[in-house]
Amino acid sequence: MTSRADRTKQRLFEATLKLASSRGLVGLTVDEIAAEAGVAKGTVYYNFGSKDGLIEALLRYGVGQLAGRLRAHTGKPDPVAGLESLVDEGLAFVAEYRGFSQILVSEMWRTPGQWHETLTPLREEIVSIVKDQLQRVSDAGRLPEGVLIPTAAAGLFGTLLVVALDWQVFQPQRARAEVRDGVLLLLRGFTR
Amino acid sequence: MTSRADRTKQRLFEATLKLASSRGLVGLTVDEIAAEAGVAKGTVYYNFGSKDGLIEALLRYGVGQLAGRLRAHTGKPDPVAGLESLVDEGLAFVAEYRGFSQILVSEMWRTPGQWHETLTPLREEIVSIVKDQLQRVSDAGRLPEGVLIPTAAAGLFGTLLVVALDWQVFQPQRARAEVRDGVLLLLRGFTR
Amino acid sequence: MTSRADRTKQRLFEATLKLASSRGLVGLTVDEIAAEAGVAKGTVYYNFGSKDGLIEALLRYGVGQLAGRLRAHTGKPDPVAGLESLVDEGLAFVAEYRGFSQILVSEMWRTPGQWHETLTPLREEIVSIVKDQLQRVSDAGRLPEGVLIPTAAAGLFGTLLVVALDWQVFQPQRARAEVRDGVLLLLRGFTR
Amino acid sequence: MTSRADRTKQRLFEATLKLASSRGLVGLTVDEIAAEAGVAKGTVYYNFGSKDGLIEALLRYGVGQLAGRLRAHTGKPDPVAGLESLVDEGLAFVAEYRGFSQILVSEMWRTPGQWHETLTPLREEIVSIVKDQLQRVSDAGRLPEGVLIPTAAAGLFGTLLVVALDWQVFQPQRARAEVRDGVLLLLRGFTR
DNA sequence: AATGAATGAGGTTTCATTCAT
DNA sequence: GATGAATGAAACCTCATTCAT
Repeated sequence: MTSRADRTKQRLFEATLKLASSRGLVGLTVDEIAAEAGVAKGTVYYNFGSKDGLIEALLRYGVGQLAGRLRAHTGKPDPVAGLESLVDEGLAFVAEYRGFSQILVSEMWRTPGQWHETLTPLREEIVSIVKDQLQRVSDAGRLPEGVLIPTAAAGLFGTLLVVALDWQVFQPQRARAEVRDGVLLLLRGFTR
Repeated sequence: MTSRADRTKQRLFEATLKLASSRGLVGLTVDEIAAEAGVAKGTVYYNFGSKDGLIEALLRYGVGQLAGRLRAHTGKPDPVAGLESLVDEGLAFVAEYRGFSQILVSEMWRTPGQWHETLTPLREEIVSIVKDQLQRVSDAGRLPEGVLIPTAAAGLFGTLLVVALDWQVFQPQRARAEVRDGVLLLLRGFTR
Repeated sequence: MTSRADRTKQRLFEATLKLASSRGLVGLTVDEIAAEAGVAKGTVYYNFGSKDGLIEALLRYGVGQLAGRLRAHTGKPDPVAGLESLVDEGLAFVAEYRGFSQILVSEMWRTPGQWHETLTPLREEIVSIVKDQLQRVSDAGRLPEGVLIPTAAAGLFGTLLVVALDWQVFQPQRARAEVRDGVLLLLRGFTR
Repeated sequence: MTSRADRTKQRLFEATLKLASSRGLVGLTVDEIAAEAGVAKGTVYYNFGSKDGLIEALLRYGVGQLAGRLRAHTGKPDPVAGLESLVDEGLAFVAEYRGFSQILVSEMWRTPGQWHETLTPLREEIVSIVKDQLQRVSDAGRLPEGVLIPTAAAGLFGTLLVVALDWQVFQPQRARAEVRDGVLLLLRGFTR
C-alpha cells in the first residue's frame, strides 16, 4: 500500500530525475523541482527536510531502480548472453536517466565528498550484481585464467557508466546497439 | 623566469585542485580558493577575470600536462607496447593528480555544464592521442576487424580514468602494476 | 471531571512551558510543541485555533494560578506581614514555575509584541492585588509620605519577578528565606 | 583609527538599535536593518556572518555603551549622590534604547537560552559597576548592617531594568525624575 | 599587482495555517 | 476529537562580482 506521502515522494523523484537529465542535478532549484512535480516548495521540505535530503533519497531510489533493471537480466541460461544483456540494460538506463548517471559519475569517486558515504554501499550493490554474473560466466568456463572477478566487476561498472555517458554526450548519433557492441568488444578481453 | 603573477596563479591552481577534489567545482567558492591560496579574493579576479576564467585556465593547464605525458609514450616501435605504456602513464597521472582527475570525470559529461564547452576540445586532444596510437596498432594489423578507432579511443580514455579512480578510492591496496595488467586484459578485446 | 480535550490541553500547556523556558515564546514552533506533548500538529489547531490561541490560554492559565496564590496571603490582620507573606509566595511561585516566569519577563514589556495585548490586563490583575495590599498598609499609616501606590505596586511586581529569577539562575545556592529577607530589606524603603 | 568596516558595523548597530526600539529585536528582518543602515543586505552577512552574529555583537556593543554611561557617574564625592546619579543614567539609557533593554530582560534569565552565555559575563560587568558604587556607599558608613553588597547589586540592576521598562511601556506619561524618585525610595531600604 | 569591503540576485529554509481523512 | 500531509509567504543566507584604495 502506498501512502499519500509515498506518492508525493515518488512524484518528486520523477520530477527531479526528469529535470536532472536536461539541466544537471547541481544547479537545479527546489522551486523548479516542486513546480515540475506539481507540489508546493514546502512539500519538498516536509518530505525530505532539505534539498540535500532529497538528493540523498534520490540517489538511493535511482540506484535501486538501476539495480532492479540489471537484476532482471541475470537469469538467462547462457551467462555470456546474460552479461551482454546486462550491459545493454545499463546503457538503456543511462540513456533514460542521463542526469542521474552523470551525478553518479561525479560523486562516486569524490573523497571525502558530500554523498560519498551514501554512494559507497550503493555502488557495492551494483558491483555485486555484475560480480555475480561474472561468476556465472566463470563457472561456465568462459572467463580466461587470471581474471580477478571483483576487480573486473568494479571496472566493468565504471566503464559502462562512462562509455554510456560519452555516447550520450559526444556521440548521440550512434545507435545503442553499436555502443553495446563496442563495450562487448572490450568484454572480449574478459570473456571468450 | 616566473613572475610574481605567475607564482600567484600557480598557488591558485594548487588551492583549487586541493579543494575541488572533495567539494567539486560547482560547490567551490572563490572565497575558499583565495583563502586556501593565501591571497585576497580580488586577486583571483585580477589574475583570471572570473571564477570561470580560473577554472578554465586550470583545466587547460591540467589537460596540457596529461597530454604531454601521454604523448611521450607514443613513439615506441611496437605500437601495442606503446599503447600499454600509454595506459600505464595514464594510471600514474591519475594517481599523482587525483584531484584533477576527479574534476575531469565530474565535469566531462555534465551537460549543459558550466565548463563543458571548455572541456570538449580538451577531451578531443587526449582522445586524439589515443586515437593516433590505436591507428598505429591498426596499421600494424593488430586490431580485429570491425573496431571503430574513434569510438574505441573515446571508450579507452573514459575507462582508463574511471578504473584508475576506482583503484585509488576503493582499492588503494592494489599495486599499480596489478591495475595496469587488469586494464591491459581489457585491451585484449581490442588488440591481438 | 476532566474530559479528553482537557487532558490534551493540559499536556499542550506543559509542553509549551517546558520548551518556552529555553527557547522563548517567539522561537517556539507549533511542531515542537505538538511533538513534546505527543500529539499531532493539527490537534493544537483543533483545541486552540492558532498558536496565539494556545499561548494566550497558557498566559491566562498561568497568571490565574499566580493571582490565586497571591490573593491567599492578602487577608492577614497585619498588613505589613501580609505584604511580606505575599512577597514570599511570589518567590515560591517563580521557583516552582520558572519557565512561566521567564515567559512573563520576556513578554511583559515587549512592544508591539504578539502577546502584549493579552498580557496587559493580566499584569493589571496581579498589580491590583499588590496595590490593594499596599493600600491596606497605607490605611494602617505604615507607608511613608509621598509614596504613589499604583507606581509602587507596579515596581514591586517587576522587582519581585526579576529578583526571583536572578536568584534561580545566578545564585541558586541561596536559600529562599535569604532572598526573601533581601527583598524585604528593599521593602523597608516603603514601609515603616 | 576606525576602518571602513568598523564604521559600517557602527551604522548597523545604530540602525538595529533604532528599529529594535519600536519593533522589538525579534521579528526584525535583516532586510529592514540593512535598509535602515543604508547598506545592502549582504553587508550584514559580510560583517557579522549571520543575523544571530549581528545580535550577539549588538549585545556586547549595547552593554558596553550602558557600562560606559554608568561608569561616568561613579566618580562623585558623595557616594549616595553617585548611586542616585547612576540610577538616573540607567533610566535614561532604557528610555533611549528601549528595544535593546527589552531583549536584555528577555534573555538575561533564559536558560539555556541562545544568548545566555554571551550575556552572563556582560551582566557581570554591569553588576560590578553597581557593586563598586555600593561598596563606596558602605565605606562611607551609609549602608545598614546586614546588607550583602553582591546580592544588593544584582537585585538593583534587575530592578532598575524592569522598573524602567515598566515606566516606558505602561506609564509613559510619568516624568523620568518621578520614576527615579520611586526607585530611590526603594533604595532607602539599603541606604540611609 | 593586490586588496577586501560592499553588493544584490537568486537560492534555501522555516513555520503558522489549512483541510481531507 | 484528532491527524498529518500539504501549503506558500516571508524570512535567512550564499557567493560571483565590482571597485575604491
